Amino acid sequence: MSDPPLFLASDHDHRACARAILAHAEGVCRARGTRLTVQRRRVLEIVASSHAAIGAYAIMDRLKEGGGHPAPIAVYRALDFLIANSLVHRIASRNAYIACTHVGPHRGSQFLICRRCGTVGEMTSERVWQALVGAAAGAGFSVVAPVIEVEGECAACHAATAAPDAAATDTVAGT
Amino acid sequence: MSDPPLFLASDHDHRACARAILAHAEGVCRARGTRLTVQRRRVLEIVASSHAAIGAYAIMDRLKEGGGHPAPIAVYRALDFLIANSLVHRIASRNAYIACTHVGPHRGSQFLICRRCGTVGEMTSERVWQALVGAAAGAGFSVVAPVIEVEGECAACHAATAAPDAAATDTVAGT
DNA sequence: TGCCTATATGTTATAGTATAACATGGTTGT
DNA sequence: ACAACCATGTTATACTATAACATATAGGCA
Repeated sequence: MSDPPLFLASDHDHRACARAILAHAEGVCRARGTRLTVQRRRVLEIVASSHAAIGAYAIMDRLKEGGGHPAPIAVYRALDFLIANSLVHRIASRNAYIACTHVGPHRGSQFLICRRCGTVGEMTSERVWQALVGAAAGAGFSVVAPVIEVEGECAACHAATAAPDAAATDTVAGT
Repeated sequence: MSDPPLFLASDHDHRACARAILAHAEGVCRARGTRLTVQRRRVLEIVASSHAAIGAYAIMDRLKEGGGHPAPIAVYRALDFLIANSLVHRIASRNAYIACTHVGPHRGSQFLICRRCGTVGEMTSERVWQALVGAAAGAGFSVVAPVIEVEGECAACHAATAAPDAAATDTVAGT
């Protein structure tokens, strides 16, 4: 309830988002004694540069723009670190990655992926978690690591579809 | 509630499962006027030969045992057909496929994947669906195609872990 | 029956995603 | 300075999936 909205307007100040993500990462690494190296930080910046999911090879291309010639493994190693520290999440259904934007401990986030603008919202509904664990328990199954990735339409794109003329430019999103 | 248990004992008569799956496929294709060709049928048989998910290239290897030398695309084409007819489901988090074992219309199945024996149970909890759609709606998001794949432990493997000596052979499963 | 068209399959090549294995370099604490 | 550990570089390769075009086969219809 006190979390920020999952989907921000396409004209929101994304630099503030990116800054917050990086600041959070600094804090997490300092607290845990892990190292947010230049390379890891750069990968996180790229992943955090948009609320849409980005693929590992696209990340690599962005790294190349900086003049280097990184191998895929370098990207995956950085992603492994970031994922292990819950700073990045993998979207299995897209083979892509997003920066974590939610606060508090991780217990089965639900990812809402807009089919139009590609924006991914990270939701942590307790009710969904309870329903899932409860239903699984009914089959004698104990949940360890749920993957919940929902394709659909965010409010802005849905509105744009219903009234294609109005606010058409609002569907561009991307950042 | 009237559905069969999601996870069957490892010594269940799997031939009956496979027969039921194939019979259902015949019925679906007859009703829709689509063709369950030899190749598609063979792929379905392979996928249905176990309650664990199987990868496309593993399916190809099994096809080769029959003397042919199929290309990957042949497997993917058969899988496309079977998935389009809801006879097979893709497990995105594993890049693998399972035969559909549930009755009734498909509306966001939840797949329970045992981390030990690999068995996948297909659950269709209305409560999970409602919780997910409701929570998403709270963020202005309309659900189209959820991917819910839960890693965890099935009852048999959980029991075996708690008491490793007892019923150790029961954890073999696979079929 | 024989052609026509849809659909299905064969064939070859390639795109896209991810990891293995081993060498080298940098940081930290002593 | 040294040792130990962690991070990165380098090269090669495994695994997953699709594109593009040729050929074949099944069923409907003249």
